[in-house]
Amino acid sequence: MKSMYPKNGRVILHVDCNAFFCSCEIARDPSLEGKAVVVAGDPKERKGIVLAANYIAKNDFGIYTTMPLWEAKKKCPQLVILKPDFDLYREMSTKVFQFLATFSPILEPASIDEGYLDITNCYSSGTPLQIAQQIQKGLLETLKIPVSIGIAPNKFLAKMASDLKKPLGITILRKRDVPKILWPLPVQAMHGIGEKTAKKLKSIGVFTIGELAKTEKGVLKDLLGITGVYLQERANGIDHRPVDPEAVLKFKTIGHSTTLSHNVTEEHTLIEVLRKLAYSVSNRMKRKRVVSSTIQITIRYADFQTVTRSKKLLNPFQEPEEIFEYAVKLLKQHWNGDPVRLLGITALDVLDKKESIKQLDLFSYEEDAKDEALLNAIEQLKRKFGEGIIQPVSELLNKENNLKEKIQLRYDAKQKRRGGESM
DNA sequence: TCTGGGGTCCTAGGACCC
DNA sequence: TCTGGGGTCCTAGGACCC
Repeated sequence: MKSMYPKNGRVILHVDCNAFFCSCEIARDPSLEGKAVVVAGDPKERKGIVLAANYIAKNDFGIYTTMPLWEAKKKCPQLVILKPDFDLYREMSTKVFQFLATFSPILEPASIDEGYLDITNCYSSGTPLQIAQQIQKGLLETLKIPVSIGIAPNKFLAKMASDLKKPLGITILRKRDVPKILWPLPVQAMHGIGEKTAKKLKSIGVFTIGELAKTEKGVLKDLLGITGVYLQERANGIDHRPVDPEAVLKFKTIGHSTTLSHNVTEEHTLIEVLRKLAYSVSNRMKRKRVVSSTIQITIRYADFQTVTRSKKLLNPFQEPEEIFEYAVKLLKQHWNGDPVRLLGITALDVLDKKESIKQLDLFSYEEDAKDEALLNAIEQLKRKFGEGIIQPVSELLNKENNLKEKIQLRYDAKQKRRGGESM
């Protein structure tokens, strides 16, 4: 095996789609090629910011993501402005990851437009550089999606590497290159360091990645908590996180939020917005076959002050009516009456529907339990754990394996009676 | 002419239990 | 008989990323 890395070292690729939303649009409509293109929200609905800009818009006109649209238009009057089409982007994203998966099964999507690929054991397909070239060429030719790729011994360095050359770059970043390549950069250039952290670091005289690398761990821990320790390790090129193909299955929240076209003070208007949001959240939960037991609402006031309020519920939910009901409850409890700019609903702690069976409450079974065995089992549990046994039964079931089976059967029967409307 | 919408991870205080 | 810590859950918020 010809590897440029030490024995037992890993080879990680970070594949980053360049100006992804715009690339998708241009792939669909090639007549846009060569023009300055942005994808942006509707200014009439107060969503007029640039979500993505292609490299012509970026390099020739100085347009960047989050720039207000009016400003982008001022910089480039002939700018092509497109409304976002998230279905298209999701579809293209799936195709990109399917293509990447043909190179290695150890693939971890990190967002809609980037992912990590562990190719340590893929030497039969060529050197890491050759594999990266095949990926870049393949995605450009088959999907018309340009990507930049970082090649490194870990995720952090691969991520930093893919950022160094855009668009259509391939960059190798060895650990020994870190002092020369990364250390001169300002700390904000590091993935994981934003404005606030940079300011804190500045306050102790740390301006560059190199200075961060040499700062004592204890000092960083006091300043930034455990995050400080990780950041210092990364500044030294150390990152032990595995590329985790399962991570994508472990998603934890599903939410929808919307900025209202004008600030709202009428409760009934807010409630109607919540209804729509509840249906969107429910739809996505059903599509992903998950339930959740914690609901959260987000209220952003006119002054941009944003509050979240959440409530953990006894039983997992998925239906729009349930989500709507609790969202309204939370709104009525916590809204202070001031004008509202944005509303959101998020399902926290989502879990696979199969898993959730364990957490149904016993009463729902008792109510329609026809067989004596189940009733007896429930009686036993009540004697053992107390009368008011309205609580998730997951722990109890671990102790009562025979009951688990009965409850499973009961649950299945119930699902059937409902006419299989569940997914 | 103000600042989208989707997420993840970490922190921290109080409740509650042992 | 005095004020104990450890562990976990719930809730809210902050920082960051694409």
